[in-house]
Amino acid sequence: MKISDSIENFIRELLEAQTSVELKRNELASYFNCVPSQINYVIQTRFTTERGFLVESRRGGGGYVKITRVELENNNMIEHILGRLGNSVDIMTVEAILNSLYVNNIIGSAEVKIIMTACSNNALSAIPDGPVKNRVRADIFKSLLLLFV
Amino acid sequence: MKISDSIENFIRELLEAQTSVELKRNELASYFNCVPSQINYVIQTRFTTERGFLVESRRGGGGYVKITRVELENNNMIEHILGRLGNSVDIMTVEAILNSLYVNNIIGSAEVKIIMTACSNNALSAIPDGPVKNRVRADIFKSLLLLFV
DNA sequence: GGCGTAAGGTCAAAGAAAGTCAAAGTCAAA
DNA sequence: TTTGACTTTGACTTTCTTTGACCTTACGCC
Repeated sequence: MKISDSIENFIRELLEAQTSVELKRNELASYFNCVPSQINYVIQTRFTTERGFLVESRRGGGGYVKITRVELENNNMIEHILGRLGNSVDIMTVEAILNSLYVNNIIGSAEVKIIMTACSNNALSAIPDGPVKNRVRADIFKSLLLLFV
Repeated sequence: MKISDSIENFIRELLEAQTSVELKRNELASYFNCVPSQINYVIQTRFTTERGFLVESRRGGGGYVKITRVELENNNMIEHILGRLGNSVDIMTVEAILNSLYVNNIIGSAEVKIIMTACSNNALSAIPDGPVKNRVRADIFKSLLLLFV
């Protein structure tokens, strides 16, 4: 019921061992019993620049999809993230970014929790559905990240 | 007994064993033979931050509603504040409350800074002036205070 | 070069869940 | 008997996922 999440995890695990992976879109799709375009969906929603990934690909015979985890020097990792962030962000992206800050020991679990909470849909529930919500989320997120630079 | 009360009890019982539960809104609704939105009603009226609960959810395929319980200890100053706070608060009140929590050694200066930042007019500048801004501020403030109980 | 085939890419529709809002119902207290 | 707080309901909305038809690009061979 959440194939996309499984695919995401699968790729993330591959990326733990190496800094970049080369995938065959069709093979991966048939491994997960889904249509190939679902792989694109996962890549577009989960392996974005904002979250610190770089994607390259090639069509035709011998084609591939290559996903690279962008390595940053720890010192200005937050600055890099702030630079990549647009003025709108969804909660899943916030979560993914916080997770990567956490595994890199840039911020602790208490801080992750605080920032997640401040950015959560629940905390922002009084804002009517629409683009404003993700703008406010981005503002809060960026303001808080700035405290950790 | 009212259906809403039964649903509340059901969830409370689940939360006795664990500190958080993940529900399927539609499943729960059909289990109680009610419309799905009644689940929202129960959550909005019974599992509030004032009462020590945090709620997260996700829509779409594989969606869920997750409720987390925070232990409220009696005589806790934060609990008292949560009980007093309305659903709207201005930044000066936030500041005053944080100050009194700080001088009473309930939270540290780093936390004060984080909470102030998350509640600041700057972080909320995308919300047009009006009642919504102070409601959002209150929601964020209460959610964050809950983390320090 | 032109063609066949083997990739991957795009986009929009359909499906799956949860959220919102306001009308209608209940019921006790004034 | 009216009022008002609380509850129930359901039509409509928003968000996220899955699927499939069609498009583009790259090889390799003739």
